[in-house]
Amino acid sequence: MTTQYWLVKSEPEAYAWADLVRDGRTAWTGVRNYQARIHLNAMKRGDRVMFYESITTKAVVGIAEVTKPAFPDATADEPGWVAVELKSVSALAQPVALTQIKAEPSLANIGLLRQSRLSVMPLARAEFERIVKLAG
DNA sequence: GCCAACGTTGGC
DNA sequence: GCCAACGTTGGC
Repeated sequence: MTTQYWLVKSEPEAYAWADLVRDGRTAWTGVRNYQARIHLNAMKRGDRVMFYESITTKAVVGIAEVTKPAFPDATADEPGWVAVELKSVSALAQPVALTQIKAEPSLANIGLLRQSRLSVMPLARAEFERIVKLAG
């Protein structure tokens, strides 16, 4: 199975990239949106995940990896919600700001711009690589 | 702090 | 099943 690419968003006050670096691995819990859940369920071990910090940072700051596919989210009040386990892989050399992403024609279709409220979304391989390149 | 986008809820 | 009201997210 080929590696797939994803982007997850987090408010840094809730859980920042630095927290993932500190923790090494974390259960990505708290997703309560059906479309995001579909994406969580589609994640496989080894998939690459870009970590976007919203609100204050507004930039992609690091790359994580799926270390455990979807399992029940223990923080949910109702059954059916899932989490995955992520581990930090590497920080980007430079954060890639939302403004840079908006300014990049080849990224015009990424979910981050098209569906600004979605917190878990797929990325095309080319989009993933483009953002890595923008990071320098 | 404001507001647009969008998801959810509840009355009908 | 429709739609108005409301809540949340997140950029600005």
